[in-house]
Amino acid sequence: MTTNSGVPEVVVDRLPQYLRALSQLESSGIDVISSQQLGELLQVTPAQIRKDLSYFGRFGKQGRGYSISHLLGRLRNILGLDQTWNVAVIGVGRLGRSIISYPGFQPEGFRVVCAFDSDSGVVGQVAGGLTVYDFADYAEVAKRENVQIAIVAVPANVAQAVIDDLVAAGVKSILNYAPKSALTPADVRIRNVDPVVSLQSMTYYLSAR
Amino acid sequence: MTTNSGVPEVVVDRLPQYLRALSQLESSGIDVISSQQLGELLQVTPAQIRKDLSYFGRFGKQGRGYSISHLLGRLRNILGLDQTWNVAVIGVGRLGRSIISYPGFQPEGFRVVCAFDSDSGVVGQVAGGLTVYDFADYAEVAKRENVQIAIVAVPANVAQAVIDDLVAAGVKSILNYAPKSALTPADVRIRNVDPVVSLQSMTYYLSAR
DNA sequence: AATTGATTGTAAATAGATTCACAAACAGGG
DNA sequence: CCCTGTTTGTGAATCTATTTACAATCAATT
Ligand SMILES: NC(=O)c1ccc[n+]([C@@H]2O[C@H](COP(=O)([O-])OP(=O)(O)OC[C@H]3O[C@@H](n4cnc5c(N)ncnc54)[C@H](O)[C@@H]3O)[C@@H](O)[C@H]2O)c1
Ligand SMILES: NC(=O)c1ccc[n+]([C@@H]2O[C@H](COP(=O)([O-])OP(=O)(O)OC[C@H]3O[C@@H](n4cnc5c(N)ncnc54)[C@H](O)[C@@H]3O)[C@@H](O)[C@H]2O)c1
Repeated sequence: MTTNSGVPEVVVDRLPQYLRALSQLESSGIDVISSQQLGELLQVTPAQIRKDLSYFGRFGKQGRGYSISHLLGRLRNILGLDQTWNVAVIGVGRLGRSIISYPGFQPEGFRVVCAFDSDSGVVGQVAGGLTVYDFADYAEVAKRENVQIAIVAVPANVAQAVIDDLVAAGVKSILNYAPKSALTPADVRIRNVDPVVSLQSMTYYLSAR
Repeated sequence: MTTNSGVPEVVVDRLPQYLRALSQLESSGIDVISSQQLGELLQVTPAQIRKDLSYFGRFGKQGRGYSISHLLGRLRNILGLDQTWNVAVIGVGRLGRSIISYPGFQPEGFRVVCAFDSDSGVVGQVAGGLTVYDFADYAEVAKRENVQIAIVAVPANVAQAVIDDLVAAGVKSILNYAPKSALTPADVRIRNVDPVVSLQSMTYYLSAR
């Protein structure tokens, strides 16, 4: 699947891995790395790293390798991470609250700017410093707050309906925590975070066969 | 990558999706489905579903489709989900606690049977009904409790060390929540749950290009 | 300034995954 | 009991991804 321009989706999905490894290398003081070394670190062949990067340009130097800070900058730019992204959380229950106060998003440029629920007992409350809006007002609030990404943390049985509403409101990227694989139009990107699915594929290999 | 027997890893990774969709169909009272219909529901081609299933046997009937309850049984068996799996959680901080009390594991046959931390302020506490053990005693306790799967919820900077210890103790399946891609031997399966990585690949498509 | 050793970027080859396409099988009429 | 309309299971074809292999390039050294 290339889906968009000429870059295969698998390649785009590997870039954040490279980014993370390079970040760590940078903060440990190293400033040049070869595809060989990076590959060892990530369990990926050096050729794959070079080929992946070659979709976007020529970032290395023959005989030396890649300047980590330079490559980091380029990867951030390619992935659109040289800007801040505004995120909305839908569903302010146990999970929604922990997402709102998860400190891992902010440093990576993702800012939770508003939260929504449909329960009148929750709407109007303050959670993690954010006032909870009525999900019925999503389109209006999201526009005002300039939201580009929605995180869905509602019960599975309403997930599809919520996602339909989000799509109708123009959202193009959704991170879905509900254990439900939801349907979206081809131009809307959805990623599922589901630990049970991950466990279920590992047990295949654990089972005697 | 086939990694083990003749079944490609991508195929195994799709089975839990099929399982989940079929479960929902079953509870909504339907009892037969064609690859065509299931494919529409999951945004997958019917041929792919049929080919995936054909790695494991012949579960359908020409002219009719698949008996949902029968196929569910077969998929559960193939994935090793007709047994209960004992899980250990490593790192009893904010995340570790929510994992321990997450109600989504139990119904799918994953039981969190013990929890570990290295902080003496946490060891001995009770969290979600479980006494927290010292991670130094992992091998012993895990053996006694018959643990087959470990969930890692420790800070990124200690994740590799913790995972090395788990591997040394004989763990073959790890679900890692730390934002760190860790190295493991080829016979140890690791899956990462990382919402930031998912977001970072979506922003690629959001960015003007 | 030539030589060495390392490493990139990529074209071509290989391997792997998906889709096509159709014979075989089955249920439900008539 | 024989059509008719479906839908499976799967070999072959196609498409996609990965790996190989090497010329081009660069820094360091003599
Ligand atoms: N993927 C994961 O790691 C993970 C972890 C925990 C929970 N979950 C899932 O996340 C979801 C939420 O879990 P939770 O424990 O927070 O549940 P919860 O019941 O505590 O919270 C759900 C919230 O969604 C709200 N809600 C319901 N319908 C809504 C609608 N139509 N619009 C807006 N808000 C609505 C409810 O009012 C409630 O506040 C569940 O689907 C659960 O299975 C996933
Ligand atoms: N993937 C996700 O969705 C997600 C969400 C939240 C947090 N996280 C990550 O999960 C990890 C934990 O987050 P948290 O908020 O619970 O942090 P936390 O600080 O609250 O908890 C971490 C716990 O790990 C324990 N620990 C430290 N070193 C240990 C060791 N060597 N052995 C055993 N236990 C040890 C600490 O004592 C602490 O109790 C972090 O890496 C965080 O980035 C991931």
